[in-house]
Amino acid sequence: MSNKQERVERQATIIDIANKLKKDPSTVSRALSGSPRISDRTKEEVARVAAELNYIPNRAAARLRSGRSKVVGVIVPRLNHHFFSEAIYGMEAKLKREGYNLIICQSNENYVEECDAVRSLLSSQVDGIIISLSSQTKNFEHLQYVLDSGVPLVQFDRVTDELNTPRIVNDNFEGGYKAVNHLLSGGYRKIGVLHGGMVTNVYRERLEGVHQALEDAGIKSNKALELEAFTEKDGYNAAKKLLANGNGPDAIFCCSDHTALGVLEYAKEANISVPSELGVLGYANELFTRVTNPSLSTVDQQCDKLGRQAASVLLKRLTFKSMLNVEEPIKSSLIIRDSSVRAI
Amino acid sequence: MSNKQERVERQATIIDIANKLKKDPSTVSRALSGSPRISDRTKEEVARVAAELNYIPNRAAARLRSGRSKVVGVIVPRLNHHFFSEAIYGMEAKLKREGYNLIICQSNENYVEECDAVRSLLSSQVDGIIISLSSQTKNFEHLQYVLDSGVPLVQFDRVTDELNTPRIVNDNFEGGYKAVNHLLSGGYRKIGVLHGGMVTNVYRERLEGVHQALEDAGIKSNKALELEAFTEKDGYNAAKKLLANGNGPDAIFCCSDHTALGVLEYAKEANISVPSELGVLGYANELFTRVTNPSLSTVDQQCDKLGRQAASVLLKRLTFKSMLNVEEPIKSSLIIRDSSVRAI
DNA sequence: TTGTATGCGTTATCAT
DNA sequence: ATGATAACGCATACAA
Repeated sequence: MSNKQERVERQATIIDIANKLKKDPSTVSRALSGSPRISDRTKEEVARVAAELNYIPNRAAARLRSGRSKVVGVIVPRLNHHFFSEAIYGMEAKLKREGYNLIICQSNENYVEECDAVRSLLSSQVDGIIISLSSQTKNFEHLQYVLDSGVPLVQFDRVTDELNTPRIVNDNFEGGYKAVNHLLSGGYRKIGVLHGGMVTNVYRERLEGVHQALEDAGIKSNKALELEAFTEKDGYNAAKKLLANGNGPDAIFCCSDHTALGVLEYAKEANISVPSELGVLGYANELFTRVTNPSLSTVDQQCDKLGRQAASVLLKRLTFKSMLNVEEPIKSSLIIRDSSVRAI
Repeated sequence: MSNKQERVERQATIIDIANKLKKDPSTVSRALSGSPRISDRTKEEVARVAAELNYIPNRAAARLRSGRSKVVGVIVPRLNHHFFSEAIYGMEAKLKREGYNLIICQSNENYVEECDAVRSLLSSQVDGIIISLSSQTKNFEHLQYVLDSGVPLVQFDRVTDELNTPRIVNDNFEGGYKAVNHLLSGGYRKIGVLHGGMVTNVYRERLEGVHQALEDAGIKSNKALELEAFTEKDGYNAAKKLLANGNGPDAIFCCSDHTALGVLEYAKEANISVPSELGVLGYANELFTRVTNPSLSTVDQQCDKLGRQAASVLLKRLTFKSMLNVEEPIKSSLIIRDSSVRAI
């Protein structure tokens, strides 16, 4: 237990450095920012004294004067979802190298909290904002306001095209397409779909991919086999509904791994053997999919790459004022495990 | 695609509000902060105009003047670990209600990056810092410096007692104790231990709990049954080493769920039946533990509660300057699933 | 109850 | 190549 006297020392400022060197604060400021108008000798001296005094620049002051804070705000629906924490991981890695910090907020899938987060980030004087929309968000004034204020905004994953911003997204259509295509080529014919509704872009696009895959295979999509299901419990119930009468699908594609988990649970309970009687496919490559029994085939979204790319696009805006909005969707890859491959 | 003209409007300031009301900015400032010296009428007017102008306070300016930024910094080893993202979830929930934002940094289990993060947070003028130490951190000057600068610091989970700060931790000793005790009372006798070394407090304490449980049961702990293993791969290899000669333990307690996963994998491969031939116990209640085959018994750490409590203690320091350092460890609870319970 | 004056630490614009 | 000065937006000590 340290009983060291807690001398609360004031943080050193450029003025302290200037006094010590008998120079002007503005000279020190220029030296620290590497201005070409300062002699190398002075720069070295300033650097030396700065290190001596353990000088740490005051970003609040810099922001106030220059308008740049070197802080980026991030808003996600939930922090404790693998997808988002991994995406943020990617962003942080990318932004840190450029000297930026991240302020992270969660909307809890709630429109009002999302608005609060926006205000809060603007209040903190962030240089830019990266957002993935809450599932409740249908009005975008709060985000248009961000743009109107001149703060660069980048959307990722859950996005709207009602805002003129870059959008970093997965190729969800392709993901849905490839998934169902895989089931079909494995001999499954009657494909059930547990989808996430038509509101959120990612779910809508996956479903469209599913339909396209069916169409391309000459199979008419059957609304009776499509149910909305988000959670594990939803998945369980939906599977029950689809499979209970003995005339159900021979495979189920789920728009989330959690839903797929519910399907696996019901199948086990109902003694429906996976994959021989029922193929199951999830979405997102959650950590647990590798260890379910049977292991769950799923679609990997490269979430950290998504995060890196979102950060990268924002950085371009911050440094070059680039206004390019065109970003290729990030490819998803099918991960084939046991739940979707029948023994031959 | 919105083609709306992007008029970049300056953010409204208290001066704008003051001008509109023909009052002084200081009056507006006081009204907004609810000073008792301002009439209710003025407060209402100010609030109305502030809303009209969509006034958002400038925290950079407030910080510069008052020393308070309403931003808290958090440093964790890795963001994409269930334990930490869940803990941060708890912190954010708690701090948001008091008007605080979170700046989140990761040290990547690296001492130098941890030092960088500290500097970066101080540079961002955070009001306080919550940290969980990187596994490489053995020197604490960077954190002592935080304290010396008068910035409140709270440690959680991975902590050192060389710093005079509050420490919010799990009762890891109890966790290890209860886990092994459970194995013993289930009839397992020869307990293998895959631990995390003696450096990090959490692993050391779990191991101490293990030893105490063995001692209380009159069993002499056997160093030959104790190996260090962090990752899934480590777990696999360690299990192989312990079990290959046929004279291994009849149960293995792992200091992490990932390690336990490796053990399960090896057992399956070696046709060792879990739990009948080998009991397995993990630690942390990772999401996947529920769905392994067999499902994995583990120790739940209430990570979000840990996060809330860390935030709560920091808040006390920030608002009341409270210096109480005494916090009860948070109890862990054993979650008994299939991997540690023999059929009767 | 409200107004006036000042300064937080930095940087941009002058000037020298 | 460097110095002097002002200003960013806000909060506070002091006046009135």
